[in-house]
Amino acid sequence: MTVRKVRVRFAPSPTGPLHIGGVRTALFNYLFARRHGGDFIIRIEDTDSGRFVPGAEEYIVRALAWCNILPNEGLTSEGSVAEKPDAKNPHAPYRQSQRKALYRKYAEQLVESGHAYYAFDTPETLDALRKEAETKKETFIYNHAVRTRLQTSLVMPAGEVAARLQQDRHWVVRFKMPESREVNMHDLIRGDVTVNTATLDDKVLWKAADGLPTYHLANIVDDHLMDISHVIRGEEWLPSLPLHYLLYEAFGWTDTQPEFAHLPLLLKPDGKGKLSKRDGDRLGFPVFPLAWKDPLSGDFSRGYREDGYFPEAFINLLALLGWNPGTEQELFSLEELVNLFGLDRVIKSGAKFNPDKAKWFNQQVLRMKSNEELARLYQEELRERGIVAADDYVAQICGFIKERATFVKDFWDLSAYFFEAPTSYDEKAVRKYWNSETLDLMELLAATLKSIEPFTNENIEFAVNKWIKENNLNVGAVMNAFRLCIVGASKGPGMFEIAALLKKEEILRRMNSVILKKNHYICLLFNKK
RNA sequence: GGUCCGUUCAUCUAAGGGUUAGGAUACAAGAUUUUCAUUCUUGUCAUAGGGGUUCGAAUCCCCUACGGACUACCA
Repeated sequence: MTVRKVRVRFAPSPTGPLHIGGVRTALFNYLFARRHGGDFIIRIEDTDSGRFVPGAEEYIVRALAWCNILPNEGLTSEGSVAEKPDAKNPHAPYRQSQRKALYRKYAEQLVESGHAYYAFDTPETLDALRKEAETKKETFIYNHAVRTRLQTSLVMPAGEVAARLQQDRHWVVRFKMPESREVNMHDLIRGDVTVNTATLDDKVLWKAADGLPTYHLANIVDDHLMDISHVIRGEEWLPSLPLHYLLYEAFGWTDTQPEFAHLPLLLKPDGKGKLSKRDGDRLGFPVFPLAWKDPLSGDFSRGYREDGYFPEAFINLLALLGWNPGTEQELFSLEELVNLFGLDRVIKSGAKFNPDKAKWFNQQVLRMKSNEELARLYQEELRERGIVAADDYVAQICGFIKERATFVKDFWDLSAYFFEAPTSYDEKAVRKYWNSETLDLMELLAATLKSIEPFTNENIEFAVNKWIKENNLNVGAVMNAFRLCIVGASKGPGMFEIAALLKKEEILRRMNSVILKKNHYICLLFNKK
């Protein structure tokens, strides 16, 4: 085996936002490159001018940057791309539209070597042929059986071909697929695959109408020119692998032909088929890393980032869709993934996407974050709510609630009472923990609390427990009612911790508001009973 | 229709011929707790079907079924 530098590329088409399947493909390429000390390149395959969507390219780069999937060549995370080759970008440009001039000669090279030919059929002619075949319940295939009957350079006199190339703006270069040949291919994930060319068609490689190549030509030419060593892409490309093999052969590039790995598809969580944008809307989970507003239709799609996912969690769950390290470890940092990743452990079968597990990953990542980091994130929301709070106060709160949350956006519901006195009280909890004697009990508790100095977690715990014991009270009855006064609901961390953090003055204020007003509980209690 | 790829609990998956088929999510029950959550324990649940090969098959081969991708002058 010759030692060849690993160079992989992620080559999206800017026809819309990148969905999670695309992100996973990018991730696997990235991990593979870094695992082998190679290059990870982003190349934009924008050879279909008709499907160009403004903002899509920028979206792709931003989405990958959010995931920390950073290319070391090609489109950078800043979104800029070299127009000409330089030291950092030796294979520039990286947008196929900017490489336009380059492809024609490769197409013509194939015509000259007899591997391709010019075809002059109009789209109308082809449509008519397709319809005709359809009525006969057949499938129209543009191949050896029909190409000699159509308008091609294969059957025209050289002079006419030259003339048509001059006048006609709609000719194309088609690959001359061998009539019947076994093509033996190798896939790093699927092993050996053999296909007979008899079932394949003469694919268009280059179009005169816009002067651009189709995917197949551009892809092979650029992978060759960019010295790509491994092509890691979605399974939907497997059927065109024979064509790609044949193209490498026709160009005489088989010695540097990259190795191929076709990744399994991401499927719908329910039912059948591959995951699509609509599934997210239908089942209530994002299929895109970042939210996206379609500039043409105005349609809005939510994103993982906006839904509150951490990029680490998002990457973690994607990595485990179709790959595993063979151990029972499920939580990984990006660096750990880099060290463990290998194509040999990529699964062959498609994976149904499971939104439930996505939440679990986020929960795990969230609780591994430091209180300070969470506080910084939570402060953003607090500011929006017009709440000013000290960082260390918020950090302590984060410490109390982080095991109860899945997202930072859950924090407010879990901790609003640290910032505002409750204005309503959970009905069920009142019914369960409040009775006609509770009010008197709370008055006594308030008196006990008032005498505690300093008002620390330990002191409160000691004093309250002592008071409970001396008066032979029921711990649950006292604590749950106390919680109701302070929190307004039956939830949250230990009451002594809450009390210490909220400080004596605020605790007494909340208790007094209940004791003096009496209304909330009394009404609820007696009306509902 | 044709070609190719695939098929282990509901879901993600482990098990490179010999295990009571393992883990995780979800779900359920119990324990712990001043509440909620956490945590812990436990439970339900799978080799698509049929043939071979073999002492022995989830694993190798064949057939069937099912699923998926592709079948554009899209990528």
